[in-house]
Amino acid sequence: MNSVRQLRRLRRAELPVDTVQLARYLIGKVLVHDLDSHRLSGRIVETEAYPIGDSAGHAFRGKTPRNRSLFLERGHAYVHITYGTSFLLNVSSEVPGVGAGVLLRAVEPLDGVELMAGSRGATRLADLGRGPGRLTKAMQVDLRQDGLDLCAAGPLWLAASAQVTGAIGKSVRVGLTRNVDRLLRFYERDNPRVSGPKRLRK
DNA sequence: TATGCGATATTCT
DNA sequence: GAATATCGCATAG
Repeated sequence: MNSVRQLRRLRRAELPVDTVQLARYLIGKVLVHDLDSHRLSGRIVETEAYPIGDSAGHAFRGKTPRNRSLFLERGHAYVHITYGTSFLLNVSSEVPGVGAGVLLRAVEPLDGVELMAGSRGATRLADLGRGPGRLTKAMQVDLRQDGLDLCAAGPLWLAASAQVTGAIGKSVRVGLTRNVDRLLRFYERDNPRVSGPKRLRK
């Protein structure tokens, strides 16, 4: 049943060249990770933009060994560790040499739900991909995926879904201390798979 | 429901 | 030494 899901690989030319537009564009798209014998996929329901010159963004102070993937052409994966414990997945969003990206904060699991649940222990099913750290754990994304081209014929890629996307809401970003006032978080409204407090899901 | 804390890689002061 | 784009568990109300 899952194998008949209609997924169409996104071409780089389809991705907006602007970070904020890309963040909004990715809502309702699908993240796919092809493993040896299984497919993991999830519908993206929450993102945050970290545009050029954003003091809350990792690229703000220039290129380092950790954040170099943010400076790749749009559509590449930037994976990093935060708080020493959680992996976070971003999509680079500008032209080569410019550091900016879109953080993927939540997915609604589609293919491979049993596998995700298995690797997640007793976590509630509804929380599998709810939150940036949980998203990477469910999708089995870690530092090995850092720098991958999500628009190439690789194991990790972006797809368009036949499913209709609901109304898109906009809010402040979550968990920041700098540049907190800008409305750079996008999410599908009233979707319970979106992370954060309830007031930030409406 | 809300708040606090430990784990701990990388960068900055 | 301190801060950070987090999570999961503990405890309290």
